Amino acid sequence: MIDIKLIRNNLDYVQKSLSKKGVDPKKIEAVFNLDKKYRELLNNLENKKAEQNKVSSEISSTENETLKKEKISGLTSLKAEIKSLEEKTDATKKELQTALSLLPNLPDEDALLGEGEEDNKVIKTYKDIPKFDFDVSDHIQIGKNLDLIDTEQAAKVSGARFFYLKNEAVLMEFGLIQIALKLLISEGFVPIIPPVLIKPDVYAKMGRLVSDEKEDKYYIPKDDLYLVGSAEHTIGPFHLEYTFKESELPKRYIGFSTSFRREAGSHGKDTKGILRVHQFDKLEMFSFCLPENSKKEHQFLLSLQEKMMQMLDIPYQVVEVCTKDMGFTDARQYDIEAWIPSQKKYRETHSCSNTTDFQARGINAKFKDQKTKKKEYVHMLNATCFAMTRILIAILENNQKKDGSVVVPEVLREYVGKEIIMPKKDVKKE
RNA sequence: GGAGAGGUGGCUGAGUGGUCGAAAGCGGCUCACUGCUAAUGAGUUGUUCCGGUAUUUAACCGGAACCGAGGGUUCGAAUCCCUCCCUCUCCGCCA
Repeated sequence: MIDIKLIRNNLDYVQKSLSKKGVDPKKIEAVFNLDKKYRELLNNLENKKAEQNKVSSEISSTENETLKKEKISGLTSLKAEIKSLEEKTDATKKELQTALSLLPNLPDEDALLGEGEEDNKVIKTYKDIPKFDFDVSDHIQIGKNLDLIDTEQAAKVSGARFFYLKNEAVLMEFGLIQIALKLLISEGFVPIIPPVLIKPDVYAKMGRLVSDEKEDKYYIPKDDLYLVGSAEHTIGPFHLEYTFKESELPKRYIGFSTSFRREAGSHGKDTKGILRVHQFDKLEMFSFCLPENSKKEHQFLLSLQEKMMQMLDIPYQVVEVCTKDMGFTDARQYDIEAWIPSQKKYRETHSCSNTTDFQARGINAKFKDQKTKKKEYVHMLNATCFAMTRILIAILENNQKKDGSVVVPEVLREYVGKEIIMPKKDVKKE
């Protein structure tokens, strides 16, 4: 959530800033006006309450019974007035909060300006695009031939966009978890496994229940709970209503959870295989840090993502995401895209976001400033470590050989127990 | 799921309708004293919001709200009533 005071005191600035994200300035002005109206009502209400409190305390110290009764009856009408005014004030407050919660985070001053995905900028490329002297297979084919992925059976059991992962693919996933944990624990990250169900109000506080995003979430009405789309969603609120000591920061987590996405609105897109699925496992990095350090922290998380991609030796590019393409909660965002040989293009496997104080204000995560002794909001950042399905696709496709086998990346060999995964004899390459 | 107990300030823990924002203790902070990583004494010590004054200062004054959450009763609620959530104990079930 944006700081209402920022809109109150710098309407122009917020309008200019959010127009970079495509927000209509009128929406911000509407919030400004609602805030003004709310504060007027609130002032009025509080004055009336003050009067009520004053007379009430007089009543308690009055011995004279008739005088007492007089004062009590005098308050009856005020009471009704307060009630109706309170209703008006509450309604306006709610309206204000709703309107405010629909505004995305302000983009960083240095964020890349752009109108959409096409304006995102490649800022770095790792490794040349690999050349294959044979017709490459896609991950679906490889998954079938090596008996690693089964989407057909999953479709019967759970529907489209589900999958079974088998054999070496499973070992690779657990291996990826091991190498990531090893590296990140050595960097001071705290391993964490969060809940995958989350209450609606907390989800909203994380800025993840805005209308269009909401549609992508699984919801369980009977228990009024959502399934998380990422470990991020429940790792953040681990520090709900929490005040950090300055010495605790930065506080970094490496979380593992299954992620659930309805993929509403993406029908017909990437329907084959496991690129876009309803359920997948993901390792996610999450940082809480001092405001002045969040830019540095953002780069740090990106550098770790790159480090792990390089450990796997997968060709990738780093993309700076432009203002109109970045996430609702983000001030600045990078994506890492891995080369997918079968599609002859880079596809997103990671994202890395600095949400500044936007989510922190929502969940009320603060720190106590040593110098001023005041509480300020921390900055919160999230970054993909490994989205298992997509990283597996990248590994399988980039390491395939002419004979249909797949070479296991060196760092994963001790976990997979072999250097190369051969096609199963009873499966023919189609 | 059944039966019972309970949720109060950083912590422990009083408080069952009227100066209770809340006793007491611990902790924290400030000062004094002690020549020593401490003892003692005195004082101080919650958060959020609104308004005003002041401003290179993150201060002061006034007000409102907060005793798990949300409603209700009342002139007035931490205290009474209702709903929900959570924690603990016992039983049942279960990985």
